[in-house]
Amino acid sequence: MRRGGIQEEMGVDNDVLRQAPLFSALDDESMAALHASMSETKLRRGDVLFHEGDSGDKLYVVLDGKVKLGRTSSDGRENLLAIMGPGQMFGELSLFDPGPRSATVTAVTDATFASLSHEDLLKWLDGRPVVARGLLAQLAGRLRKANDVVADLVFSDVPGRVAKALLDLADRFGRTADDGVHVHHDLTQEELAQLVGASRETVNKALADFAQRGWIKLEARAVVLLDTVRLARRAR
Amino acid sequence: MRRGGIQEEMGVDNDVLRQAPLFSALDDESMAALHASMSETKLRRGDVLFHEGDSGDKLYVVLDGKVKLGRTSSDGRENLLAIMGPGQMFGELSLFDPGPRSATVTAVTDATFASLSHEDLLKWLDGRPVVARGLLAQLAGRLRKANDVVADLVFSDVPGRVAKALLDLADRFGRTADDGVHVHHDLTQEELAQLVGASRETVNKALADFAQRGWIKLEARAVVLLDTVRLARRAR
DNA sequence: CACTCGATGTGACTTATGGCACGGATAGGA
DNA sequence: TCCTATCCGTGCCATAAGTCACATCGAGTG
Repeated sequence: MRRGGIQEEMGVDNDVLRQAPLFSALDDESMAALHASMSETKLRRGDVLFHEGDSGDKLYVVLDGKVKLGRTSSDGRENLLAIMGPGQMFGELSLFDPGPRSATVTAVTDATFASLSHEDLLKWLDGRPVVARGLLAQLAGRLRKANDVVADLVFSDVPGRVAKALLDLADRFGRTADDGVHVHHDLTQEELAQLVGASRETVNKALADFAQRGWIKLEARAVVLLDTVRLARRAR
Repeated sequence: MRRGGIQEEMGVDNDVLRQAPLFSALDDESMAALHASMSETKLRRGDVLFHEGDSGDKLYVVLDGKVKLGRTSSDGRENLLAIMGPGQMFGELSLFDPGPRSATVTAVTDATFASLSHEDLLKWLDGRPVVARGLLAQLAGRLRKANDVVADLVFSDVPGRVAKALLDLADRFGRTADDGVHVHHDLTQEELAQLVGASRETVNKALADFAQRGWIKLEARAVVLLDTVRLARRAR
C-alpha cells in the first residue's frame, strides 16, 4: 500500500501510443499534438498510482506492464474491477463524470503510463469528432463488459468465473506454444480471487481441480492452458 | 413475452425530451432539429421492445412509464440490469459499440418512448461537441453505476442489496408523504429479485423482515419507506 | 358470484461458499 | 547463506442463500 517511486517526465514514445485502440487511427499531425501534451509516469510493482476517493482528472494509457483497478469495501475487503495491460486506458470516469476517483490503481508489475489532463483532452477533442466517437465506443465497450461481469456474478458459480477469468487473461496476455497457452498474469491467487469476487481458498480449490483434470498447469503467477475447450465449456 | 402493440408516429413532445439530462441544455434550434428526427413508440405492460441478440441501432428515451432491461442466461434464468423511467435513455450500447442488443427491454407499465437512429444521431452529433460530452458523461455515469452494482454483488448480502434497491427506486420514483416515502415501483417481487440477483423467496423474506421491523410497509407492486435511515444503514 | 391464475408468504432441506486453521513451499533481503 | 514474509495447498465447519413444496391471497373473468 505504499505510495512512491512516481516519476514524471515529458515526451512519450509514439509507437506505444499507437497500440491504444483509441489513438491508433490518428493522423500524424494529431498524433504530434497529442504527444506533446502527454507526460510519462513510472511505477514499481505494488506502488499505488491513485486511491479510490482521491481527486484527480487525468486519463492514463498503459505503455508497459500491468495494473489492477480495485475498490475496497467499508470493512476492508477488496474487489478488482479489471486488470489493464499495454494499450489500455483508465481514469476516464473522473473525466466525464466529475467526482473523486472511483477505484484505486496499483501496479501489478513495474509499469509505465502516458497521462493526459482533462483540460488538454477536451481541448484536443473538440476539433476531432472521430476521437469523440472512439471514446464513446471505448466507454460503451467497457459498459458492455461490466454488464457481463454482473451477469456472471449472478449466474455462474466460482469455478465458472475462474475459468472465464483465465480465458480472458489468456486472450489478452497469453502466448500460444506447443504445450498450450502460456499466461503470465502476474497475479497472486489472492488477486485472482478478488478479480472474480470470491475467497482465495475457493479459487485455489477451483484451480487445483482444473489442474487435476489436466485442463491447466499452475505456475508462479502464471498458468498454462492445456484444454481451452473444456475450460470454455466450464465457463458457460 | 408477447411482442406487439407497437405503434410509431413522427413528432414528439419537446417538453418531455427536455427532462432527459442529455437534452436539457440544448438551444431551441438544436432541439427543433432533434425533434424532427425522432419518432414515438408506445408499448403496453409486458410488451417487449426488443430482445437480447436482436440487431438494431436505435437510441430510446423514455417519455412515460417504466421499462426493465434484462438478460437471460443459457438455462433460462433472468437478471435485470436496470429499471428505466421518464427522461432516461437506453439502447446506446449498440450505437457506439456495434453489435447485437445486449439486453431485452420490456415495458413494466404502459410506456411511450422517443427514438433516434444511429445515423441521425451521428449526423446530429458532429457539429455539437457539447452533446458529445453529454453522452460521454451519461455513459461514464452508467459505467460508474455498473461498477457499484458489481461491488454490491461481491460485498453485500441479499437483504443489503434489497435495501439498496428500495432506496434507489425511492430516489427515482418515490413521492414523499407524511407517513413515509411512497414508491410505486410496479415490480413484482420476482422482478425485484431478478434486479438484485437473488431468488424470489429470499427477497420476500428480506422484505417481510424489514416490514416486521417497521422499516417499510408492503403494498401491491409498491412499498412505503418508513425508516430510510435504518434501511440505508442496512444497505451498507 | 365461484374459479382461475398469478403473486405472495413461509417452512424444511440442501448446497455452495466463506472463514479458520494449519503446514509446506518459495523467494527476496540481510 | 539463512531467515522471514508471502504465497500456496487443503481439510473442517458454519452459514447464507438456493430449491422445493405448499398454503394463501386477490384481482380479474366467465
